[in-house]
Amino acid sequence: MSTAVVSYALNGRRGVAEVTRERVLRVADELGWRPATAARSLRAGPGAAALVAVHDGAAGSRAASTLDLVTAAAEVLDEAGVTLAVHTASSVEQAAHLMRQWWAERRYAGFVVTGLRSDDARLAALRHLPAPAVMVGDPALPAPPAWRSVVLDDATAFAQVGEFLADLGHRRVAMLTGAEGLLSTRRRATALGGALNKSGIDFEAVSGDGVDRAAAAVGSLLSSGSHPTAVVTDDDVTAGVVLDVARRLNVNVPWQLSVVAGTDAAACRLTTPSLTAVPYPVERLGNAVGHALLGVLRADGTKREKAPPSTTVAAGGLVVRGSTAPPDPR
Amino acid sequence: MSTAVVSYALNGRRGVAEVTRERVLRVADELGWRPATAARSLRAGPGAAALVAVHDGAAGSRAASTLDLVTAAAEVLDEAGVTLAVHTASSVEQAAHLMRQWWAERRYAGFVVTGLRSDDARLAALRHLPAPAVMVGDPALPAPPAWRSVVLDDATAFAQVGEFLADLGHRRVAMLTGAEGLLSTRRRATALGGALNKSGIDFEAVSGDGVDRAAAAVGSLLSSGSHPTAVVTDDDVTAGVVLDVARRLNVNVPWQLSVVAGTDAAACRLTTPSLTAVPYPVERLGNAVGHALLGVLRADGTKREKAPPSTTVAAGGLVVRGSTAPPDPR
DNA sequence: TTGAAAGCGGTACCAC
DNA sequence: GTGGTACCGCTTTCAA
Repeated sequence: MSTAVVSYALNGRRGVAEVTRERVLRVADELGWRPATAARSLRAGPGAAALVAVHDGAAGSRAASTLDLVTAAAEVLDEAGVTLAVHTASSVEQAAHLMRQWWAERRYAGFVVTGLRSDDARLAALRHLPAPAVMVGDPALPAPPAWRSVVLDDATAFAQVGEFLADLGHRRVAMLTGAEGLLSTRRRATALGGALNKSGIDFEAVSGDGVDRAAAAVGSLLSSGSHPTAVVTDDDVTAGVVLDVARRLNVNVPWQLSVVAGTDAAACRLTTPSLTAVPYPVERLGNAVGHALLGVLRADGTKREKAPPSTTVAAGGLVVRGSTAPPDPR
Repeated sequence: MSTAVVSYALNGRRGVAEVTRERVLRVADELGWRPATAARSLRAGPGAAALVAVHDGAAGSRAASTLDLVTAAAEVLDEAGVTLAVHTASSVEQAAHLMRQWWAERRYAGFVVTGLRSDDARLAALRHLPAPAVMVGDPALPAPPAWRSVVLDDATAFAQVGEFLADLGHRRVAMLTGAEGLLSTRRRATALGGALNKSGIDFEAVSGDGVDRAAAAVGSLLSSGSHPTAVVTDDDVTAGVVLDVARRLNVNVPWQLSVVAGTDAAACRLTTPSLTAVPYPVERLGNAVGHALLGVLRADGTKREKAPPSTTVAAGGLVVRGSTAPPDPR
C-alpha cells in the first residue's frame, strides 16, 4: 500500500476503498501512530496559535484567569484540531518581540492578545507582520482584516454599577483603577463616571495599581474628613484589600462604605461581608475566543470570509452581595 | 552562494569564511528571516517542551503560580533556544492523553509535570512513551533515566513550622490540607504532624480542599468546645478564609488562634493581621526547572550525562508575621 | 481506486 | 571554503 492511500485514509478524504481505510485506521491506532506535526506544518503551515501573557504585575489578578480563558477556548479549538499554547513575557515589548520572532519562524499560525494597553507595542508588531490575531476584552479598533476581536461589554456593567450606587443614595463614589496603561480599566472608569455624573454624583478615579498602592490609596481616601461612601475596584483582589483597610480604620462595610469588586471571583463570596461584584464571564469569553480564532485562521487560509470582525460578550448583571448598602446618613 | 553555506553561517559552525558569515547574517537580519521551525524540527526533532497544567480546581491557588514558574524557567531556557509552552487540561487523564498524543506527533521534545497526585495517570503515560520529563515539586520517585526532578523541600519548612508552634506553647494544632490526591499536601501534613508529635502535641489534619469546604471545616473546628489554638493551611487563599471565619466567630487572631499559611504570596502581607507563611520560592523553582529541562533534553539527544537526577530547592525559613502568637492561657 | 513522484524548508554529508 | 544533493515525513498532483 502506498503512502498516498494512507494519507487519504487518515484525513478522511474520499477516493479510498472503505475496507482499505478501516485497515489503515486500525493499524495506525495499534501502532499508536500520529502524523508528525513538523512534517505536516512544513507543507500546510502551522496549525497552532499562541497567547503570550504579559506577566509584569500590571496584569494583576487577571493572571490566574488567563488559564481559565485558555481552557475555555481549547474546548472549542480541540474539535477543530487547533491547539492554543500559552507563553509568558515579562513586558509588552518582549511579548511583541516573541510574536514577531515566532511568526517569522512560522511557528504559530496566529496569536491571541489580552490585556491591551494604550500604545501597545504588540499592536504595532502584529500589524506589520501581518498575522491573524484575536484581540480579547477591548472594543474593536481600526484593524486589519486578519484580526478579530472578542469584546467584553463591561462598560455597560460599570454604568449599571453607577446607577445602582446612585439608587442606593450614594453621593460620593471613588474607583480604584488597575494598572495605568490598561485600556479596560480606563474604559470601566469612564463608564462608571459617566453614569454617576449623569446623576450629579461626585466621582473620583484613584490609581490602585498593585495591592500595596491600592492599600495606601484606600487609606488616604478613608482618612479624609468626608470620604466617599462607595468604592469600586477594578478586580477582586483589590476589593479584598479595601475591605481589610476599612476594617482596620473602623469604617463599617457596608454601612459607612459600600464596596463593589469590578471582577467577580470565587474569593468574592467568601469575604465578610461578601463582595458585590461585576461578573467576569471567563468561560463565555474563552469560547468566543476559540470561535474567533478558528474564523481568523480559516479566513487566512482559504477565502476571506465575511465574518463579523467582532463578537461582544456581555458581562451580565451586577451580583449584589453584602458589601453594598445605602450610605449611613450619619 | 549555496544553501549549505547559509545554514553553516547561521548555526555558527566552522568552515565558513568570516566575511561570508557576516554577510549572511546581515542579509538574514535585513530580510527578517528566521529558519522555519517546522523544517528544522523535521530534521532535528522538536525543540520545545510543554507543561500541561491540570486545571480542575484541585490545583487550587497554585494555578496562578504556574505562569510564574514558567516565566522563571523561560529565563533559563531562552538562552538555550528552547521554548516552554503551557497548555491546560481539565483532568489528570486529559493531561496524560494530550502528552501521549503530542509525543506521538513529535510536537514536543519533553514535558514538565507539576502538582503530582497519588496514582497519577501522567506518570504512567510518560513512563510508557518514554519522553524526557521534569517532575516539579515532589521528591524523586523511582524514575526512568530520561526524567529529572526538581524537589521543593517544603517538608523541612513544615517541620520547622511544627517546632515554631511548639515553642510558642501551642498544644493543639490542626492543618487544613489541600486537594485529596495532591502529593505535596500529604507530605506537608506528615512533616508537620511528625514534628508536633515529637513534642507531644496534638495534631489533626482536616481536608480543606476548595475554599467552601475549607470555610466549613474551619467553622466546625472553631465551634467545638476546645478548639485547636493554631491552624496551618496548604496555601495562602485558604489562610485568608481561616482569618475571615475566625473573625466572624469572634475568635481573635493571633491570641485565640494562630494561623500559618503554607504558601506565601503577596496577599499574605495585606491581611489583618498579616499572615505568617512558609515561603514559596517560585522563581528559584522555575530556574531549576529550566536547567533540569535543558539537562534532560540534551541527555536524550547526545550521550547520557551523569547529571544528578534531582535538584532540591529549599523553601527557606518561615516568614513570621502577625498571625502567630503564644496561645491565650484563657 | 491505487502507485509513483514532486515538493515544503531546512541540515548535513559529500565531493570539488 | 564552497557548491551539489539526499533526506526528514507528510500531502497532493498526476498517471496508470
